[in-house]
Amino acid sequence: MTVVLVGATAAGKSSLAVALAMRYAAAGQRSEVINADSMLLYRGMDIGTAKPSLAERRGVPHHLIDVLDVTQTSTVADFQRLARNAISDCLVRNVVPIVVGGSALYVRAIVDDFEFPGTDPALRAELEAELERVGSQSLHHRLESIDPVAAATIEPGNGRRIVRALEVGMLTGRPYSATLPAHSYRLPGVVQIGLAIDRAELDRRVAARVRAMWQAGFVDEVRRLDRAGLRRGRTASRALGYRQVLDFLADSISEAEAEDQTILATRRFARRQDNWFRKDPRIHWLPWNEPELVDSAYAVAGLDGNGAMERAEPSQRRDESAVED
RNA sequence: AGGGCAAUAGCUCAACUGGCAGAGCAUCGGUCUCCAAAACCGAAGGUUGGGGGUUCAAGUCCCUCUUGCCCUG
Repeated sequence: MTVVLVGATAAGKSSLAVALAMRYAAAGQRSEVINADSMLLYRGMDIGTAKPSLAERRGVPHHLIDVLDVTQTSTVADFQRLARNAISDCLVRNVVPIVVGGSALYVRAIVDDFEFPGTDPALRAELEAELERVGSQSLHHRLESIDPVAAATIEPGNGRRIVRALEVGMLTGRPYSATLPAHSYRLPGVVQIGLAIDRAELDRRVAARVRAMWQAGFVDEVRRLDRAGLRRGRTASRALGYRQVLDFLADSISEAEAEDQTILATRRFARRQDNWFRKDPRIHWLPWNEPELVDSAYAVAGLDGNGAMERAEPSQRRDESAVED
């Protein structure tokens, strides 16, 4: 049995995960949390990522948090390996893994049949330099001649994906498959639970959260990380809020602008997450503010008091749960 | 009170001497197999502050009112 908690940022996944783990504990079943959130991997990125504190974790072991330095580049493939190992490790110890994530690609990379073709840093660097030099249109033409199928699905403006497609083609000699795999679990007993939250409420929560981050000393945190090389970090420097505060520290925008832009960027991100999760028909949606949320999640997760599998309740239609409030 | 300047999309602003009202951001929708809190694509959005006038034609010129800013008292 593997439980996966998904949903937009600020919907309350982290606290539900801990509450669910406590609920398992009360039933005599051990469980541990596995992070599937790209930015929680980084040490020192605490306030801006709303990383659950040790107190908030309430003794429940959390995996894949604070495993990277901000200067290190995180990739889905690396994460996939780490996360799958962590899950197998839990299962071997008879511990229920509770995967909690807002990075949809990361979640799918661990629960579905994803195989990432390899990468070659030198080749990648070369292609990126070329992208810089000749532009994405020109690289896209090249992709058309090598791999017309991939070129047809990747837009000419998306330099990043074009570079990757060329890299895979040159490295493996095989066409780059630019389509996502089917929605089918590679492990038995996976249950995905989504926290449904309507946009108006989500927007309010995002704004409140960002303001609270500023109150909590977020700018100082970024200043500290800047000295530790955050600006050089390929992945970490792009994180919501961190990027904006780095701009402020470089004097290109004001602090107030950094705060406002962080709120806006987080909203847009939440919508993209929504978009991505909504398409996965396997997710059982629960309203974020349901009074007995933990019990519902526990029931959906399918483990009753005797440790027997229960049939999960039919997922609520998203729109229905969204209009409540 | 007098003089000057401004008013155009939700916001910030474009539109050469009168000639089809546009862009960035926000909003909405979409794409996604190694940077994914990334990268990218599309759509909608307007009685140009109100009213009148000149003109084949007015965001643009004239009159007037309203609102805001600046200067002088």
